[in-house]
Amino acid sequence: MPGFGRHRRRMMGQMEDPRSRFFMALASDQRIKILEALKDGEKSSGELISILELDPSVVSRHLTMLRNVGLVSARKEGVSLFFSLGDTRVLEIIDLATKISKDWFNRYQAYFE
Amino acid sequence: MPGFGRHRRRMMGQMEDPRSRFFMALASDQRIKILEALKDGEKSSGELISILELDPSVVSRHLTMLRNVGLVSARKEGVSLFFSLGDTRVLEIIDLATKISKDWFNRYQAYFE
DNA sequence: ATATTTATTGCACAAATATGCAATAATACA
DNA sequence: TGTATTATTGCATATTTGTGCAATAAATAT
Repeated sequence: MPGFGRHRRRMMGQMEDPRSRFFMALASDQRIKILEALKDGEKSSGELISILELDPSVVSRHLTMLRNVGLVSARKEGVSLFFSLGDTRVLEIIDLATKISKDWFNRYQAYFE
Repeated sequence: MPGFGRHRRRMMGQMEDPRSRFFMALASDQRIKILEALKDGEKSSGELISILELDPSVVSRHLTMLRNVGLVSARKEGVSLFFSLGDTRVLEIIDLATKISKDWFNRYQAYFE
């Protein structure tokens, strides 16, 4: 009975490291779109729903996820919410990720030229 | 038949943006452990398997995912592989993520003091 | 009080991910 | 040759995430 035994199947990746959750919040086209939309300043839920073209409940959940890791903050005004970046350092992270991805693509692409 | 009334059910998050894949590669305790282990220099698969305490096949898949986004590079020596960081800028990203998470936790924690 | 508008939650289902085991491939060595 | 070691792939299964619809909550206006 090698490893962990027949019935001791291991659980999935635990996400105990807060940074895993942090990166998970960024691992989504939709959530990156939200953050890039907020670069230009505060946006209402309605505007974000129009940008993403998703059900309001889905956008609400994406925003909750971003708020849970401190990437987005919200301001209440009547029934409505207005969102903005919770930490602008995320823009540096996205910028670095863009550069690394671009450089990697260029190196990779070179094999086909 | 809920979900098929008028609109076709939407597919899951698309991951068309290469940066989503990039962040997905970072969204894992195990893969962050790998990257932090490689900070100190090249490591063999065996060493990484010992660190993660996972099946060799699982570690191989984590490494493949990191290689696919350019975060890890590999050197072959006989039957063995030796891995190192593919782009050290990832250390800046992890450092920023650590700081943002830490600051957010401190602000959040303040509500309970 | 009722109606309206906006946000969230409960639920079901589709899709993606993580893991382990077994089988296979690839390389080195006796 | 054949054997041993390491890496990857194929498959099954558990877990997690993404999505939409319906119901509910919360705040405002009439």
